[in-house]
Amino acid sequence: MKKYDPKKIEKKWQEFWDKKKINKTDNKSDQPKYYILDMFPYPSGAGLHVGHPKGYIATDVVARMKMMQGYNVLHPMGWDAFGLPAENYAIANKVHPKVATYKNIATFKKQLGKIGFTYDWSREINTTDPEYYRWTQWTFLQMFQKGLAYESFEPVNWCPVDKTVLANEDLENGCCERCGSPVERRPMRQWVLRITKYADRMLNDLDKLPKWPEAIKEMQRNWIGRSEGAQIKFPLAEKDKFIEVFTTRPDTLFGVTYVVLAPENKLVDELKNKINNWPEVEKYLNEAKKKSDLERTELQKEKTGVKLDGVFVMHPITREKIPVWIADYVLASYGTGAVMAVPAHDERDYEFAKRYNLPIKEVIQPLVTREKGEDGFRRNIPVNERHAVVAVIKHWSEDKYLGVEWKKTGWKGFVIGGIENGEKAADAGVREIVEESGYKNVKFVRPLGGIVHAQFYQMVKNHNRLAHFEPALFQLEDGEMVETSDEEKNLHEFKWLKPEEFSSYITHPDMQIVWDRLQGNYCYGGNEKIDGFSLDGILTASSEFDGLAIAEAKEKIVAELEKNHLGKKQVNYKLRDWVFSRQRYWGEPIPIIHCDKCGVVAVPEKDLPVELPKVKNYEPTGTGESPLANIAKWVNVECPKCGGPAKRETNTMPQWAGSSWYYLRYIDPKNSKALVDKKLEKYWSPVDFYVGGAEHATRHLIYARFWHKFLFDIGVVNYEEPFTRLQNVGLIMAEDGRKMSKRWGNVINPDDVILKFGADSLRIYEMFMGPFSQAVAWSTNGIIGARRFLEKVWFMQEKLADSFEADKKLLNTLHQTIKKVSEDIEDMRFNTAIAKMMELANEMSKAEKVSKENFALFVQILAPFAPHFAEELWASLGHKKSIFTEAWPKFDPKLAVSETFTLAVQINGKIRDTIEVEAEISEAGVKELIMKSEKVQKWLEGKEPKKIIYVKGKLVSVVV
RNA sequence: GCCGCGAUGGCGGAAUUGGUAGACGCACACGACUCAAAAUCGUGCGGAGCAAUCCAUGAGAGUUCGAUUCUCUCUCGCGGCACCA
Repeated sequence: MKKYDPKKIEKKWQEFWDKKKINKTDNKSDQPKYYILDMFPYPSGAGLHVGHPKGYIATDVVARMKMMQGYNVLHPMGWDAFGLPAENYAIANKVHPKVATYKNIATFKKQLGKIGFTYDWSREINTTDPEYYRWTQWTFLQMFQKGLAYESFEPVNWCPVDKTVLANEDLENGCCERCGSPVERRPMRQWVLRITKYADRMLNDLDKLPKWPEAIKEMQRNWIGRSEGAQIKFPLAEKDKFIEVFTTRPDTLFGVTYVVLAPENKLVDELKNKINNWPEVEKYLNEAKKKSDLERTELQKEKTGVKLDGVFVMHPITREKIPVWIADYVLASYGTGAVMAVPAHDERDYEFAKRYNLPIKEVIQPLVTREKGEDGFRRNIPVNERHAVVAVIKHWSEDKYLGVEWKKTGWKGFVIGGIENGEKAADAGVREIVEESGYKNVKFVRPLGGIVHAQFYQMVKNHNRLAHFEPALFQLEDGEMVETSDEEKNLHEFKWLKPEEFSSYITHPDMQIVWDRLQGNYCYGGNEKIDGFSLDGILTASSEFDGLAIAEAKEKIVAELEKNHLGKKQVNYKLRDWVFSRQRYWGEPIPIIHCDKCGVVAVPEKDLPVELPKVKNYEPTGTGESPLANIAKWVNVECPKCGGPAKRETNTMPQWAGSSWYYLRYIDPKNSKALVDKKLEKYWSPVDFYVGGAEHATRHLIYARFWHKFLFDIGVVNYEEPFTRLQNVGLIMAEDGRKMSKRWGNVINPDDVILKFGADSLRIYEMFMGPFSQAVAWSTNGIIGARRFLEKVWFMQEKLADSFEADKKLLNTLHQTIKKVSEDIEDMRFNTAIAKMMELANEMSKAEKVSKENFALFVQILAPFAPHFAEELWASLGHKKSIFTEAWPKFDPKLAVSETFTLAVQINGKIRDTIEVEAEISEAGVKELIMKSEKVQKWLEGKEPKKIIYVKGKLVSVVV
């Protein structure tokens, strides 16, 4: 028996697959198609580390199984090769980025080749190839013609180190995702894609993607951040001039006590000559401008702002005068860049109002409904209304408050007492405190805000109660008490609690609101659900809208505004339009020409691609122009419209451009007439399975879905969603638990692993490490197990025998394994698939001889994981053709079921015995059998079983 | 702060309509082979106990004949978002 020598075997079979074109994908087939895709890599100078191939191995395993199952499989690979690292390398080393990029690609390709993938390299694509980016530019022009690509002059994120503009998606905590420096806000001309026009479709279509991870969809929903509300106009003194605000809470309109503009809001400048304190305002504007986004968010605890002295708006309904402020807690980029401030019902406005002593006007009284539990509000039974005082009682000498627990219900809160007709809350409080608690010398201190409503089911009286609580603070003068009735004593339990203990003592949110007021917090948002309760509100101090609940008030108030053309319903998104230009060299040139006479003109389609010219210096200019601006020969062109002198756009596209549609180009990579041929697109689309890192959830996967929907709208593709099924790969961490990085010196190169253990061991190990989507640390020890497993299978060749009746148990395991491996590969549970094959190997290697047929079946299901290894064994079994042209084994359901099983016997829920029994044993048989067991008799202690529960094929439980 | 996910031996992990917790692999210990070592093979391997047995799936409670699995509360860890009005 020759040794298992992966080095020899792997090279041999890789060459064989090449020669026999095993991996070549035909565009025509009678078989069903299966398109499985990896997120293509950025070919960095560092080469691959062992983390990169994890996802590729997984798709390769699936691809190989699907091939064997009779699918026409498309499994391509390419390069996302534009981007900053290559450019920065070029700047440092004076090498053209193209040269460095192609060198890196060669390295990557060589490394990938060693792992034995099924990639069809005749379909390789490269986003930096002019024949590829011709179509990236072409799509941009289509967007431009549809008004989806436009020039904007708004302030944008500027990275001072990389000297380029960045999209929101390129930021991490207000810092450049690449270099980590804080970004500045700079008003600059730039190209922007109107992705917000697709926001609703992108949001709604997430529901059509059942095979995407729920977490990713949720991230996208949050990123899109749809919110429904109203746009409301607050008239300025000047006729037909307004401050327009966006709000999700038009119901709080009567609570507006001031209006705030973002410092960047253009109105500030327009109002300049009306502002009496301009120097002060200007100073604030300058300070705000200097602050980076990071500083702005870091300083979020302390809100700042300046009043625009002399400027007022009119309330759109009451016509009252309302002061106007500027403050940088209002974002210029969201909504209208202005808000109506309602300090009584918005945390941020509340904070600001407190700091600057602005009026706080309550217009929503809390309404707490108990939804769950015994005191849950019952629908359709009568409601009984009642006024009551909620008495917060302070200790006579210590800093403690009196907590009350209702013994029957477990409610914890304050002393509550009914207010009789004509009685004042203060008097009712004093009376109730004495009655309930016995404390005799009570003094009313002050009310704690307005009414809090609560609805719940009153168990004792058997009706719904709508309570109108009037919270108030009382103080005991001393500890003197009167005797309370026995009845009262049995109702409550009293406890003196420190303020910090009180919050967790309280069981109901209505009482929490009262407690918060004592702490000085009078802000109430409402419209929430918290476990078992729903928080709503009832309008007050809102003229004819008084008494309405929040939802109804929103409708009615917006309707009222609409009558006067001062407001309308409005939907806003957190998602911003996609800032699409970069002031750098190594990207697709934006195919636009600027003509003095004709303005912004599209490069005619026949002139595409607009190729990147050679430059001497790749250094970014820092002026907002790319290095391309310095090449007069390239920049100066004739206007395609009028023939006059014109200049090319010098900004380039972001790295995300090319990756937004690359999966389409694999279908038809060499087409010079179209982005993709329609027939081929129809055959291969959509991508059936897409595997890659979760870090792309709100970038690549948002952009690609947008790009695809646009291509759908212009008829290039025939499906609305590009990726039917999505799966995330978990990172492979270094052995020290950190990320693999040059910086830490903990990078493991797959080449070294392959040299020592072989590619098949690497493949098996990476699939065996743990659940596929979970991050795991690399373990060099761990890979030994994979190699040992292969060795074990290898040496089984020594005991192969021709047909004979194999052991039933072994056959049983074999067919169970075929079943499990097939299912597990489909569901990306590679680790358990391999574990099961290891069990099979352990069992088989213990047998004296193994039949060739059974061994062949094993080799076939192992083949997707260890393809070179399997081919070698397959050939030594006497086969001439590749194992991957063979049909995937089917398990025999009869053989997959065993004849006996181990019956577990429980007595009172604890396992007391196990008995090996026939699979088809009857329930009566089981009961009879277990009574014979000594152990059962011992635990029964002579008693009769109360109940016997039999779970077929598993266990029997005896209750004594 | 908000949203999502997770916590099981020395380690990676397994266990789905709630039914024998720790499959499989690594590490470790002992034995066989060997002059010796490596490799390989065999045995053991959650904790306590001589044993019967008891305890154990982040902590606490609940439902159940039976809970790693379901419900509630809490702690810790990871990921995302973060003044979005």
